[in-house]
Amino acid sequence: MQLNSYQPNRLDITFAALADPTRRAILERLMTGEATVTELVKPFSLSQPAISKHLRVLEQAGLVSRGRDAQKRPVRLEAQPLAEATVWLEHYRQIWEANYQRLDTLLEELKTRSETPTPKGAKQ
Amino acid sequence: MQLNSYQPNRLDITFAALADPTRRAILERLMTGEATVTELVKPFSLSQPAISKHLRVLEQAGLVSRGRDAQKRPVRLEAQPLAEATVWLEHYRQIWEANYQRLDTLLEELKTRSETPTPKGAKQ
DNA sequence: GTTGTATATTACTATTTAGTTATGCAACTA
DNA sequence: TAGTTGCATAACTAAATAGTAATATACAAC
Repeated sequence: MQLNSYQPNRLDITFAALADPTRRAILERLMTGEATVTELVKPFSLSQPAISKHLRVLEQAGLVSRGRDAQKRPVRLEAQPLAEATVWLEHYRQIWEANYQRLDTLLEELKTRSETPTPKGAKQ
Repeated sequence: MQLNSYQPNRLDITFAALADPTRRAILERLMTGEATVTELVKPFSLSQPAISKHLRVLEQAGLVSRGRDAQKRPVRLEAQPLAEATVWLEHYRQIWEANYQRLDTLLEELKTRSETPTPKGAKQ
């Protein structure tokens, strides 16, 4: 958005965070419970700072939160933004499906109607 | 992903497409039915090429498809990727909530158990 | 055939993103 | 106190993104 600096909202940030496969993998790992940064680094062929960066993105999206245990900074999942994103998706998907349904029945209606003598531009 | 060129998968592309507020607004508009490009440009203070670009992103994500009507290229919503994204979110959200629930009931259980004189690591 | 309308494409710019290596720092451990 | 562990931060680079203005194309209408 070049000039006119746009303030990204919650949904922007959540979806952007979810758009990266590494970050989704981190979330999946966290489904099984808390993890430290080094534990999260292990499964990936990425540097520790790279993972720390991803964690920052996830944290800013509110998708994870951090604790403190000596020099460790355990990461745990926070599900609320996932819930919000789901609500958005579900809402619009359902509206669409309702419309689709309506279109479907409309087409059905038109088809049966065309079986009776059709006026208009009918090539018949 | 710098070198080692990573092929973005469906979920990457879908979430990335949904991360932009303009694109979400376009999808919302399309919930009310098909629209031409110029119709989609109107509500925004963006140039026509900018909207065309957004449409390309949405199309590549499979979230919209295009028709043809003379020089117009009507855009309509396709809901399947929305469904897939919803499935992902719902899946992980539910796992998380299950864990959360389990932790909750576990804590509850521990609390009530501690009211009877239960010996330490007692399996009863 | 000229003009107008709807959209795509091109060429360019600024910003953001995802990665790297190197370094810093806090807290535990011997 | 010296070394080690766990993580963050800094400085940099390459690539992707979101926008622009200008131009091209394709069809319609006169």
